[in-house]
Amino acid sequence: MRIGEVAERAGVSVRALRYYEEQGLVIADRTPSGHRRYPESAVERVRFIQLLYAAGLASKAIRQILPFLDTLVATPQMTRRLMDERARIRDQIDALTRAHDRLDELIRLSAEYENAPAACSAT
Amino acid sequence: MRIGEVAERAGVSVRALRYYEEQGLVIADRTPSGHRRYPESAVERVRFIQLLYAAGLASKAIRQILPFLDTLVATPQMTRRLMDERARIRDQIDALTRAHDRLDELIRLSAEYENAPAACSAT
DNA sequence: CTTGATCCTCACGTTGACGTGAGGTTCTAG
DNA sequence: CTAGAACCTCACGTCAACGTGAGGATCAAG
Repeated sequence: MRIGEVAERAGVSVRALRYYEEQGLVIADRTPSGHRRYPESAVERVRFIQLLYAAGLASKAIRQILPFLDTLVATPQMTRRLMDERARIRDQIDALTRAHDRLDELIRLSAEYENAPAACSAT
Repeated sequence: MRIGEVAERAGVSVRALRYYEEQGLVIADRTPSGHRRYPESAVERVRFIQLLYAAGLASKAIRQILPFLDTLVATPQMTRRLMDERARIRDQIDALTRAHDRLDELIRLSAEYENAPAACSAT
């Protein structure tokens, strides 16, 4: 599979795939002329990488987690990394929830204002 | 109130406060000699800014929202911005939740491995 | 055999929220 | 009155995940 097809099917740019390789997240064979060749599994792997990037993991953290996907052999470091990141994500969800609730309040207030522009202080 | 105290009480760096001023998020008086003077309310304001930054809002978005806090007068642009950001945050929470659940699976698998290292494939 | 699509490797540019000196002034406590 | 803490303004550095050409090789089709 060529890089363009992987990119399209995984929903990322060609440049991103080259970057992932540079970071050691995806390994690609090469044709004699130097073009990258990917296995089918690369598509799912890249989607998983995107999932983790979207959750704010750094490439370093992803690099520490990915080998587990391949081997299903977990070192203590991997397990700890997994749990650390899960905790970080939980914290992040909490922070986002707080912000969401706060924006909700403000939106209610602004709706109130729009329904009674001239008597806003009377509500 | 001087900048150092605001920084400590709001839990941010002095540099961050100067940056917020540069971005038009916090206004500070000046003493004749040029030192910044903040009102008490600055502490809460800065905490709110931090809440929004933590939720991934850009300073531009925060700048469009903050006037509402002061005046309680919402322009349609403010309301739209509030709702856009709320939606963005909801999406982000969803993405984080997906990643969290996925990590959960992996952690369960890795725990399984650690409990039966030699018979991992037999589980 | 040629042409247009796809691929390659540098390598610099981007964006945001600050960090980090440099070099100098002002405040405060003793 | 003096030392050290706190403040000031530049202004360049950082980090991450790519974007964006430049300049050139390779591939698939007619």
